[in-house]
Amino acid sequence: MKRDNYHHGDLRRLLIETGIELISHEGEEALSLRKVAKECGVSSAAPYAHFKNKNDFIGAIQQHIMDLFTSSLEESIHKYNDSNEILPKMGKAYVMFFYENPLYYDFLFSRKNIKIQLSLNDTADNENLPLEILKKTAVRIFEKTNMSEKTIQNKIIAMWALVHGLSAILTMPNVEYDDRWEERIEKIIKSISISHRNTGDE
Amino acid sequence: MKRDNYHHGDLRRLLIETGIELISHEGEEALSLRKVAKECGVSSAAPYAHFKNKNDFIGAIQQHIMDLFTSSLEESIHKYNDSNEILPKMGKAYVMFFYENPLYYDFLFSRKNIKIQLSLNDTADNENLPLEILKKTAVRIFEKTNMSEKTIQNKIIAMWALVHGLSAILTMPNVEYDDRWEERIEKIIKSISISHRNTGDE
DNA sequence: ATTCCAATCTTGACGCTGATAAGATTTTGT
DNA sequence: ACAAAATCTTATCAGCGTCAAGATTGGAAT
Repeated sequence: MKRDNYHHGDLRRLLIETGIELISHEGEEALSLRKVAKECGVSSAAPYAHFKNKNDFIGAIQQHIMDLFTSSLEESIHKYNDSNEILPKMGKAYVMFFYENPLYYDFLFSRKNIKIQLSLNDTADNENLPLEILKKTAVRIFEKTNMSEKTIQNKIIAMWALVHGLSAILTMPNVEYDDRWEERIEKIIKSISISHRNTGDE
Repeated sequence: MKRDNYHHGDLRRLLIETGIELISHEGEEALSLRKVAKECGVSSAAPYAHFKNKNDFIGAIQQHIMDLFTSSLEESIHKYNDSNEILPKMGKAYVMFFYENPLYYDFLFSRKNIKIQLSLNDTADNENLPLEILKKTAVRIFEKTNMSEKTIQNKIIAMWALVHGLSAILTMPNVEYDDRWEERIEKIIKSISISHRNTGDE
């Protein structure tokens, strides 16, 4: 991590990468600006040229990880054409992303930083948020049925809550994971996304 | 917060209470041993007579809040005798506990401390953990049906994931809460706990 | 009652942290 | 080529968790 120039050239990116490295190996607790700076071969105050403060830095990392997460979800859409399979597979992708990198879950959803928000509202600048992808996909599938809009909305929320909750549970320490989970996840998700009864509002 | 004695008499309890006060008002971020100590009118090192370190202190607070949570769940059992209503009401109690005190959710499930664990395993010393209460109640209700043990287990996990996920979602900042949520929560939970199809393993 | 021990609390210190100010160095725009 | 802006360093600050050493106290044993 040496450099010959006074200016680094690409410090911002390097800081973020080093930060993610640290988080995915030792957790958010271990993340300190000074440590990251030293690891990048730069003085303690250098990061402040690229980030307003630590929270801003964390926000940038969250954004980066959130992009990874979003990509993972979108990939699962293109992979499966059968509309009966898309939602369960997507839900599985949701859960698996965090299972494969448990520290990401804690980091992404620890409420220290308010830059990245999952929201139920329709807002214009939310295009690539996980919930929006899930929403769009679900609506596209459900609107072929004769369910009311309210019912569809409830189903989407239920689905989101389910996969999010599964992610939380599976990333808890001491929850041992075995292969049964893989099919279990799909089956549980299908039980919500397929059954057309008992979710209605009318 | 004055005292005339050198010995405080009940410092441990006071520290915990002050810590909870701080967390529920300003969040875990704002919690520092020194601040709590000063608030209690005691020196910075005094807490170390009662707690091994900060993590130990946090663990004690988590235990305390977890007890509140558990009590809230158990209360919902005694309140409703209709077995068709117990699970939805209990799920609602699960979610409402955290809705009414959003900072508790972050604090209870931030993985900094490993003392309090929700676990899927059956262990002897887990009697009063939320999942155990949920499990026992669910098994008691489901065993009247003709569902297989595996199916029942899947339903319990789905239910837990659902209410946990709903708690996570509803405690997110910028998710505005209105009265519709109250019935929505129950309906969504019922859609899992009542429908006997599409969850099976065979 | 006196003695002694263990629990409790204080003082003072250490290294780490986030943050800022002041100044040095380099790049960029004109 | 020169000025302005961006980038980085050094020095410094207060706050943090933690520990060691010592003071104070309450209670148990004698």
